[in-house]
Amino acid sequence: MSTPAREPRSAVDGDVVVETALRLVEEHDVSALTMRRLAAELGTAVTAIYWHVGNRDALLDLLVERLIADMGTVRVTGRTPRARISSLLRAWRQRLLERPHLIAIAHERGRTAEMFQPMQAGLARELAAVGLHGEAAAAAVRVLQFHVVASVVLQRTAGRGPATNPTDPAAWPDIPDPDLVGALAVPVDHDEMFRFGLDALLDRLLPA
Amino acid sequence: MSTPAREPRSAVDGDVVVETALRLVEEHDVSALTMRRLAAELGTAVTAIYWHVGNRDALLDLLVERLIADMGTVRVTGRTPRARISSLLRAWRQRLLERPHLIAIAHERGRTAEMFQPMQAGLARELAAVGLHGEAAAAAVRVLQFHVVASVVLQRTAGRGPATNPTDPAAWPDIPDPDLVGALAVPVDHDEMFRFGLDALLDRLLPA
DNA sequence: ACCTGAACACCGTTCAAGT
DNA sequence: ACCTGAACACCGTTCAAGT
Repeated sequence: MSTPAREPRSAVDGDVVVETALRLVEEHDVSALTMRRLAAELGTAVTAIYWHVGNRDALLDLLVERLIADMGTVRVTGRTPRARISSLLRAWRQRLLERPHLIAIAHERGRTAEMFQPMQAGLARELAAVGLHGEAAAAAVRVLQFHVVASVVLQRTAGRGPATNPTDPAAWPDIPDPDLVGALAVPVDHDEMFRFGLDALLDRLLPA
Repeated sequence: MSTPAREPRSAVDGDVVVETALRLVEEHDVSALTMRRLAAELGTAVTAIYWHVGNRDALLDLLVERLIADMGTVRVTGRTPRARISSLLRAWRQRLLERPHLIAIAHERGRTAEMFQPMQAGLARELAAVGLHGEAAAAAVRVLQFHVVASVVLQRTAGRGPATNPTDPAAWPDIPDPDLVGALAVPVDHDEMFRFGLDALLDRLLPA
């Protein structure tokens, strides 16, 4: 005889709008999120969406909000501080790579900082363990976050387009080093590039 | 009595279409480049553009082509190889920052590699001077190019949006270091971040 | 060879009208 | 409080028709 705490009265509410929009974006692309397509997916008139979420712009903000809320902490492994920092950043990179379309939206709307708040907190803890505080720690957080974001953004956009177009070696009269030209023709290994840059940065940032 | 080599017979041709499109994109945004607006700017019917350049997608390709053709070499200063490499990369970063919208288009279309061909050539020359060849040189070229592109892409997208939203320090219970939180609240200095990362990478890449 | 206008299938958004 | 349909001002693109 107990009734559910809240009887839904309408067919759709703000939450299912956001969830459906999220699905459209993650499965396809931000361009797949049109008000008409969303309405079709929800089985309502287009204009019903406007009542719940305002407009498309506000809906994108809600998606970002949801993404930020989902960004919990991350498992860290390793015994030395350097290993732990490296593990932390690699895990974050991995997590971001799983939601490329959403993080692109967040990034375009200037919400990266918020999105990274948990990562910054974890990083701050590890940096404190090696004696970095205040401005020095902030600079380190920024440089490392830059590296993670850059890696993800570049890998994401490189995934689209005509296979990154590794330039025709024959059309390179300016570089008189055939081995170099040949090596540049093979596809980029983003994982390795990330690790290389990360190691270089940690060498600089962490006290010996 | 001499006639010009070629008498233009039509009001518009492919070149003025591309030039006008270029202007629209550089002055505003890629979203300002609509076929109808372009036609208005040219004083023709919308459909005339289709005769000259195909469609919007092909037009974007032509813009990228033009950008790539414009990417000549760059003045390099400094006496040590390291100083010269650093100068080269800073100059390229500067050049890219001057045309943010266009490089964004090129990047989204997977044409970054072509765009950077002259930079890669200059870089190869300098790397050869310090004894780097073949695969090692290619890896260095890639890592350094990654750093330049990343810096430009992030700075560009950070320029839009609500001032990058430096997170409210009061909402940071997770970081028990008020100086760090305060330091993270001031806006990012992209120039400094670029130089810091560049120095770290060069330390790793160049032989002592 | 070059350009036009009409038409089609899409967008986001507003608004008066319904329950 | 919640939803609808019609309407408006935009898109890119096609196509038959004009010169």
